[in-house]
Amino acid sequence: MTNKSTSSENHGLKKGPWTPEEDQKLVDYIQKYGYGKWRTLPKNAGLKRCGKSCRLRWTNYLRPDIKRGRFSLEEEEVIIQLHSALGNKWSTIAANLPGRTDNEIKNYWNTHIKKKLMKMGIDPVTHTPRLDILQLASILNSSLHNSPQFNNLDHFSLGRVENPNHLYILNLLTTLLSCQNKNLNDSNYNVHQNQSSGNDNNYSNSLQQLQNPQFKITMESPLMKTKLMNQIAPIATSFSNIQQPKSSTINNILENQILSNIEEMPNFDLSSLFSTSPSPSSPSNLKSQSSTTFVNGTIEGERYTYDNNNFMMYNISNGLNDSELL
DNA sequence: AATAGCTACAACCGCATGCAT
DNA sequence: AATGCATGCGGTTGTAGCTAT
Repeated sequence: MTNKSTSSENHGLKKGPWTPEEDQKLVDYIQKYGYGKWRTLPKNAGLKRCGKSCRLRWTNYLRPDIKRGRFSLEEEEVIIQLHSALGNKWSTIAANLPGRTDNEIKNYWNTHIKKKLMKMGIDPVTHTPRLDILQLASILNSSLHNSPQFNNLDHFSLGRVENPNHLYILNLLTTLLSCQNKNLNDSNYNVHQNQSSGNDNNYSNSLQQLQNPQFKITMESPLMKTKLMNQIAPIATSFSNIQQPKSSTINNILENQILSNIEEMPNFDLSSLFSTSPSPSSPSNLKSQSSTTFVNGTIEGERYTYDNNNFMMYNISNGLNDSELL
């Protein structure tokens, strides 16, 4: 093709997986003469490989100090933290993980961590909450706000949602809603609990906050939390329970409102919601918010993670799996 | 049991960088 | 300064093995 030197170099040279015999030749040679001078090494070692292939095989696989086996949780956390600060600087990240190669870390990032972060609602590029989910939050907020059923929280419930795409949206949004309802850590939670003087006032205050377009909800009391969560839980359940008798009127209203809200949003690409590909890179000012510290724990049996800004991010499960992210 | 689809990861490719001449 | 070589880096691809149907 365009690289003439490469094509002539590769003439008669083997490509593809290494055989145990080739590995042995390479190891024997390096143990005897050391590594380096990769261009001449394969010829001297009796290998029909290019130098590049030999170097890669040695550094990524045959090197004696390579660490084998699955990545530990600690290693995973180091990778996430370093990636949030460094980006795709795999070799620099690898330098902080003894025995792990840049290639291995890169593969692990692409096959495991990236998906994990996506499911947690974190943009794996910027390490900030996914923009598409934040947009969805405002859609749900607007939809709920315009729903007559929402005016009476005690009787607010949904039946079956027919459209799988809408189901996915609603599922995401419900999770986010519950996430936002719990966006407090334990210490703040206790402070608020002690300071609260009247639950009913807090209840109405929180309802107002629930309806505000910024979608910022702070829970002031355990009672308030319980009340609201009791309303949200059946919604989540109804989304994943296809046997539940449908309440088409309510669903149609809500689905139509969601769709019309989506259509009114400028520059909103609905298709991006049904893909597992990363959301578009956010502006560089978001990238400057580096060094995320993750703290893991459990609330009500759910695994959670929150960063050093106390933004709590729930694992988006609710029966969702990748195949539903069409 | 067959096979289609998916996942994980080794290996490759092209480009960038650093250094010697 | 220009050139060529050696090596490093990050994105991408190919495929073995696993899982679901």
